[in-house]
Amino acid sequence: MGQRALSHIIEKLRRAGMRPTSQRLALAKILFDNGHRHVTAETLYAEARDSLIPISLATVYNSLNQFTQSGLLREIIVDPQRCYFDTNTADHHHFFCEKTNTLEDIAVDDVILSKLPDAPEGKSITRVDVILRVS
Amino acid sequence: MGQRALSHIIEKLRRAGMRPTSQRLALAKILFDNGHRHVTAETLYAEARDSLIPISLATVYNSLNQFTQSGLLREIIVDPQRCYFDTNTADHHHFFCEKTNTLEDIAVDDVILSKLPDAPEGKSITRVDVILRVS
DNA sequence: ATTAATGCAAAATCTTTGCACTTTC
DNA sequence: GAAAGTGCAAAGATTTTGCATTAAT
Repeated sequence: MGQRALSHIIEKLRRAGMRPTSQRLALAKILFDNGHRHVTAETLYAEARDSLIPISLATVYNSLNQFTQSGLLREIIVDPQRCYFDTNTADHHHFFCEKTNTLEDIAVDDVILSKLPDAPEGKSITRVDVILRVS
Repeated sequence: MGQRALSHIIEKLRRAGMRPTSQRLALAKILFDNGHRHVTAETLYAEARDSLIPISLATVYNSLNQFTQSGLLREIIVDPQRCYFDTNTADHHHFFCEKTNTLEDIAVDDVILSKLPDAPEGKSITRVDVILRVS
């Protein structure tokens, strides 16, 4: 964790087909340089502004969508009010606290789905989400 | 299924602490009188208007929220774009097709969760959602 | 030089709210 | 006639888009 070489992040963006602009670098540093994170557009925007990074909310949205499209982030749908993004793109599940609007990862091994139905005729399962709502 | 006595629906609303107004009656008839349904505010509004029921979108939203609060409906969060409501309030799970934006119920017995983590300290699990995304 | 990215403001969605009017009890 | 519900339009919130400017290759 912590201060990795900037070149690492630049490579990560390049591999994903994105130019390493200063805004994207700054967001990537916040997102990927300190362990796994759950963010919304607004929390990431606030965090960037707090770090005196000059960026617009539109660019935060654009970047979150681009990161998600290229597999660097995963969108978590738990709240009808806003989108959450998870830097942990491996297969895993979530607690969602409805009081604090907070996500918490659940390791894939901590949930065993010993029976699942077949996908409807002609379709296939693209993702299995287990959400444990807590309060 | 089918044409139940109107008094049945009136009773249902009264038990839930709602006055049986003509708009609520009409929505309740659409929702509860023909087997289980998945609706959004817009689909329910369109269906009501198609049946020549005079109603506003605001009242559809109000009614969906009231029905949900009193346990007649269950909110399903699978799509960041809109809220879905399920007339099946029993414990069960869902397929969600990302192509057609369609929900399909999964009987509770068709999913076996043989291991679940404990809720975080001081919290308790209020609901377990399993969503199988398909396409 | 080309091409892509940024930022702003405006627009698009979905949902809620304020308030006058109407209906239910 | 009190209390609750309705409808409309306006407001909120989140997210996307159009377009001129700026930065990256």
